[in-house]
Amino acid sequence: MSIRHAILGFLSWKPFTGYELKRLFADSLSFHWSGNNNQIYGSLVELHRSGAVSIEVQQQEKLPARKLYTITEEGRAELRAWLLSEPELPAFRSLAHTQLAWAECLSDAELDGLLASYERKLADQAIMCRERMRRSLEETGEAGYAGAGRAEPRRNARERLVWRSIDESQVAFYETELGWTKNLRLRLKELSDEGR
Amino acid sequence: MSIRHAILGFLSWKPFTGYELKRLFADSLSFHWSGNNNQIYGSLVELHRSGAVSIEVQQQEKLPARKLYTITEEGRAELRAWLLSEPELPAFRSLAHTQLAWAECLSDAELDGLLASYERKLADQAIMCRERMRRSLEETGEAGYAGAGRAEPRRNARERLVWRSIDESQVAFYETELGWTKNLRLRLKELSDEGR
DNA sequence: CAAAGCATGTAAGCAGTTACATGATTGT
DNA sequence: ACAATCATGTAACTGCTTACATGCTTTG
Repeated sequence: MSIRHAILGFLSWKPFTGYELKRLFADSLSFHWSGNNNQIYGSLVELHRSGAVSIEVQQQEKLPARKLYTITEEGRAELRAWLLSEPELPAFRSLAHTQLAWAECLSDAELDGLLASYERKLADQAIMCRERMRRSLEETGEAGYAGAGRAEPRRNARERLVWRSIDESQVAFYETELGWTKNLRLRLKELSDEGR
Repeated sequence: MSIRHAILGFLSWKPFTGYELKRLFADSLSFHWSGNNNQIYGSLVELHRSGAVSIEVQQQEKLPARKLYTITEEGRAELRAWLLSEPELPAFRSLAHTQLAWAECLSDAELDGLLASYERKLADQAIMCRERMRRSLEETGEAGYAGAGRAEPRRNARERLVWRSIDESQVAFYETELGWTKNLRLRLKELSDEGR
């Protein structure tokens, strides 16, 4: 579970419950985990079993007990070790590219329809990301940019720069792919005009 | 299994054995499947069970029997239906970004080391991709560009354009991320120089 | 003689997903 | 009255991965 390290990361800020962690993942732009229950609650059990976190159970009158997880020294050591480990190559996957690859089975119009549909999705996504970033900036003010969806105040300029860059690279990704799609449509159109 | 459709795609060119399909996936730049046995052979069994492919067993004297898979009309219909279905958003995942997100646990030097290591990996990967594309061009000649690692001759200008664009977007992805990394290193350096 | 290629397959496991299950509280 | 928020957890599944298992042939 690679989400294990991301959870330790959040807990390095301050203690959280599973529910809160779930929110943090769901609200974030750049963490690719959906924050589903199985992963969060399962990882927390595992983290506790291996001594990376401690639990404080807070009984509540009517609601289920909150379990507040706090990172331990072992947990911090594990997090640091991971941060210092060799980074992996990033991955770019587009099933739409795979569809495109077999475009010979489609007519010019059908192929352009597929691309148009991809283009629309990308444009929507790019706008949504930009909007979320904008709102995040508004909430906290430029100097306090926390990263889209993450409410914890960033502690210094270095961290703000890093989080902001990460979010920007995410938006840039969609925008680059959008540009690529537009360009391909254009070039395909030129080609079919030539052939006439 | 989304690889199912990619296999149908290859079989739409001509019949292949499992072994050959495995090669096609392993050699390709832009298909993200590793082409491991379990997936290929498993999918082929499944495709046959559902009537999308037919099998011709060719006994060989010393080697194990070759099973040559041919796409059926049902298979072609399934492929076309998938090609016309709504494309999904592409995905960009970088665990390195997650490492970066918790950079507060690292010193300036350690953070720069992480970025330097990421940068090197990306540069190597970009060079490797470019090289593979170049070799693929050499083999087949500009006009016949088949897509890196895929030996089937492309049938017309439209398909060549699409395949080439797909490979280029893959390389551009690594190069964009490389540029992003360099830029972030630079901006972090400026920041730490300011603070002095 | 070792490595790579040809050719099939299986076992075990990891990471991630959706959907289900329960149930009180607060806001529209 | 309905939806959203708080709060925990489980079941079943998909997609993909590495490694194992067998065994012959060709190339360096």
